[in-house]
Order: sequence, then structure tokens, then C-alpha cells
Amino acid sequence: MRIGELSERTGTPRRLLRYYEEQGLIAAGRSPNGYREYDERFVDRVAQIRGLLDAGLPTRIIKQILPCLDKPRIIHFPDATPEMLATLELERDRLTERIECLTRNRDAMAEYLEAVRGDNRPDTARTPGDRDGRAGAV
Amino acid sequence: MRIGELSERTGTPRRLLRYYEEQGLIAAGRSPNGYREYDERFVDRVAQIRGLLDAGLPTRIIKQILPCLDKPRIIHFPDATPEMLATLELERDRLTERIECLTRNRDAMAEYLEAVRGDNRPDTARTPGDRDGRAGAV
DNA sequence: TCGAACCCTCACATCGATGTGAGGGTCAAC
DNA sequence: GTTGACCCTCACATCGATGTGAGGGTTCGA
Repeated sequence: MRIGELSERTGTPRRLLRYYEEQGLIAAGRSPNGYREYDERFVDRVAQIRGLLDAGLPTRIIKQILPCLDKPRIIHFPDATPEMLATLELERDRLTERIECLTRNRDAMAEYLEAVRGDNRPDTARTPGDRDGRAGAV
Repeated sequence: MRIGELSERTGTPRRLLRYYEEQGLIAAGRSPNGYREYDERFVDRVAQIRGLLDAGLPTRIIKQILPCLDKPRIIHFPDATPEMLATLELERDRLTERIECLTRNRDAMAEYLEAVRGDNRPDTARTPGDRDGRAGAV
């Protein structure tokens, strides 16, 4: 498929598909006329890139760890340089931290919403399972 | 405390503390000489702002939902305008999605790392609990 | 053979979060 | 009273991810 179709199927502007290629995240083939040529695998790949980008990883890092993540069913050990493993470990921990942080905030929001909806006494109220009274998250 | 101390205690550049104020996320008092004046509460507040920022929310949104999250022990229902609740609900769902996405990616990394470390046969291998053979995440 | 709908490569613009520095006050300690 | 460590307000720079458009090929159907 060409860039237009991939763009539509992934909901990603053409501009960005070219950008990801420029950053070394994807390597599209070219047909004789110079058009980029993609196969099915790119649909998932682009989705994954966007996921990681959205997770806050910069393209620089994504480029490093993507080879470890995108093998469809086989893990190629030769791919794993020590640097890559270190990066991967570090990013895994970063992600874990971030996930915890997000979860705390999400729960604080959910808690607030529940409190507002569930118990609408006139002015103020405590949240349901409010041990120390702090719904706030970090 | 003044901006320097808050900066140090939150690990946040002065510049950003001023920026957050400019964006309406925090409202510092002023001492007679014009210096910003902060109390203890700002330490948590700034941490929370950074957490949300890091979660990918823009200051615009943070400004909206922060009032729902930062009450130390009391939830003030009057704060909850319908728009705010809608935003909050939307962002909560967004966060949930994002958390799932991050978790998938984190698990894919962890899985890969485990596979690389646990079982180092010469060339290729399958990941441990590899049902469909896809370690990839989106 | 013409036009619409693709594609290409630059290359500059924008946006939000930050960095950096100039120009200038405040204040405590020496 | 001067120095050093604070603080202030601009205001321009940077950075990564994106938007946008100019200038120009390719393909295909009317």
C-alpha cells in the first residue's frame, strides 16, 4: 500500500509517516516511481510507534527499543546489544513509574467523580474510602 | 518559602514555577518586595502538576481539573461545573487508555528482557508465555 | 489529452514545554 | 557601602512533534 492508505488506516498524517521514516523508526520500500511502499506489518508498527510516542518516549529512544519489540513472533537475540538492554531496562522502569503516577491521578479523578455523583450533600463531603482525606495524586 | 527553595524541593527549575503560575496552575502570594511567597502546600501541588504534565496532559487541561484534585481533605462540590465534570470524565478515560497502552508496552519490554536473560540459546527463541507469538504492544 | 488524485522533496511555521540571559531590584553579611 | 546570593520582568532561543504549502512528478479515467 502507499502512504495515503497507511495514513488512513493508522489515522496518522502523511507528514508524520515521513517524519518517522526520517527518524529511522520505519523503513519503507520504494516502487520504481519513487513512491513509498508499505506492507501490512506497518499498520501495527505505526500504531506501536504512536503508542510509545504518546507514552512520552522520544523518537530517539523508540528507535533503540523498537527492534526488541516488533519481531512478530521471534526474538532475535543478536539484536540485543548491552546498551540496548540497558536502555530497555531503564525505560521499562520509567514506564512503570509513569504508569503508577498516571494510575494515582486517574484514581483521584475517578474518586472525585464518584463522590460528586454518588453523594450530593449540599456543600462538602469526604470521598468514600478516604483514609487520610487526601484524594490528591502525584 | 521563596521560589528558590520551592525549586529545590520540587526539583523544578524556577523558570517553570513562574511558567506554571503564568498558566494559572498555581497562584503564589507576594511579599512586599515583590518576591513570590509559597507555603508547604505548593510542594505537593507542583509535584502533582509535573505528574499530570508528564502524563501528557497540557497545562490548559490541568488548570481545569486541578481544582477537583487538590483539595487537601475536602471536596467542594460548588467547584464542579458541568464542563469540568465532562472534562474530568473524558480525561479519566483517556488516562485509562493511556495506562493500558503503557502497560502493554512495558510488559512487552519486560517480557523481552526476561526472555533474553532467562533463556540464552544461541540464536532465536520464543518468549515464555507466548500464546500467539506476539510480544509487540500498541 | 486533460484533470483529479495521488505521490515526491524541501523548507519554513507553529505549538507547548523549557533554556538562557540581559537589565535591574532586595537584602544580609562582611 | 559593597559584595554575593537572592529575587524580579521581559524576551528571545531551543527542542521535538506537528502543520502547511510551494513546486513538481505519476497515474488513471473521462
